[in-house]
Amino acid sequence: MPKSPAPLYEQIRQLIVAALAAGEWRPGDALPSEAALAERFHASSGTVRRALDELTAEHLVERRQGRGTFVATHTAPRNSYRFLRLVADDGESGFTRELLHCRRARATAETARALQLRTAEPVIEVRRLLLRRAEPVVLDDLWLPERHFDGLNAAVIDAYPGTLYALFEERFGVHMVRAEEKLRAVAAGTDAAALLRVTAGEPLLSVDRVAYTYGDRPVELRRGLYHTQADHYRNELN
Amino acid sequence: MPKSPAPLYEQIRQLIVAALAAGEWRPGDALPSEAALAERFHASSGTVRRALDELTAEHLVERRQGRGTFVATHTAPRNSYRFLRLVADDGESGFTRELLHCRRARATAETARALQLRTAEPVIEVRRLLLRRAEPVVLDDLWLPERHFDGLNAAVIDAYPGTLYALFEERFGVHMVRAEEKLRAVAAGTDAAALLRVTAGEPLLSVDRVAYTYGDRPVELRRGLYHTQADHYRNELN
DNA sequence: GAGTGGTCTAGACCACGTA
DNA sequence: ACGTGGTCTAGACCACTCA
Repeated sequence: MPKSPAPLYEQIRQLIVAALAAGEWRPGDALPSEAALAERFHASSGTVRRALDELTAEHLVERRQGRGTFVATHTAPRNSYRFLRLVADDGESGFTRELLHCRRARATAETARALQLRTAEPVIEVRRLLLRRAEPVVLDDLWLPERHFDGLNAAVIDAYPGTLYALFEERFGVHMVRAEEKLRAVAAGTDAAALLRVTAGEPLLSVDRVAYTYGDRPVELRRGLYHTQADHYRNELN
Repeated sequence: MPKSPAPLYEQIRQLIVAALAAGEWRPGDALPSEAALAERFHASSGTVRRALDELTAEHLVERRQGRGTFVATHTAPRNSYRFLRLVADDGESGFTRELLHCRRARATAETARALQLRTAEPVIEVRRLLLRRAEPVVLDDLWLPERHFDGLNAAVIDAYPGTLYALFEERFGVHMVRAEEKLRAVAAGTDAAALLRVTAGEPLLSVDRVAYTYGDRPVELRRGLYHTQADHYRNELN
């Protein structure tokens, strides 16, 4: 409970986020100009600018001089694999994808907790591989609440040319804003070992991710196993 | 080569960083007020404020309303283990330390490249353990250019109550600003296994870090092995 | 040329910490 | 009471994009 009311730029920031969550502007769309937003929110353009600067830092919008302010989108080429920190030791960063399955399931207690669902609520379960130069390097398992991704199936995924997050955004209106990851070193189980073409027991980097959409609502649980023989997870600390 | 000159707030930011690097204000010290800096740099206070806001975002300074602007320091309690992302699964984040050795050595080709030294230049090599509830969870190996850390030895480290980065800052005037890490899953070798009390071959999280001081100058190479049985490496993606 | 965001200024007023 | 940073405003001018 804040003692004093939030500053005006913060209130405006929250109003814009609410409008984004409500779909008033879709990813890729232009927002109104600073001056128009200033009139709408009864504030000066400097205050609106401050709100938009915060949203830019959060990667919710992108501003381009002379063009306007646009809702950030995972469909932009510069945003593909935005949340995947795995890069080859030689710098290469492209992948090919191979879908293993996509099926309906029931949320386990753990999945339900992460996604703020009730246990046994319907979810969609996806398993896929990412390969670099025909070598599998990532085995991903995803769980998605079915109520946000109704109609998602293997055919839809296979037909889509971009990343999963671009697909979620374009077809289901779910834009991923941020994510939290927990990393561990684990020994490969027999099934993962076979799929990643390593021997069972070999060390793999386990990456548990919860991804959030507007308003900090969790909408994806993902468990990745990364083969870090010739790749590494790159991180910057500030 | 920038076509147009950098904006004034950026020039001022760089001048302040240069002053920090030159030691004009030491960690924990107060910087001059906005008004004083505005006069010094012949700019408006709004422009100086913008420069200081950027430095705040980079964690180079901290601003406190009513008090002033202060040079960030690793000796502040809230900054201890600022670059260590390992947390226990139950949330606990404290450690005890155990120094294993601290000795002079010569830079290997790899160390020299990371620290921008010549091969065989003198470095100081440190090995230590971090323990949680008497259980070892981190084995760290550090390499430091001797010319920045002359006089560092086991007695100095053992006598110091704070973190290594606080020690480096207080005793050697080297403030770590940011770091880059490369993470991998590896199998424990016999020596690491013994020190971390695991069986050889067990998966460990390998964390290679290069830490930088003001002006992006690399001053520490660190290789950590994390036992991620009851701990995980926490990361936020934006 | 019109419209957009980016920079820079000057100044008012508020909130906080110290004395 | 005073000095600090935090918020908010109004407006000038510049840089870029597109028709």
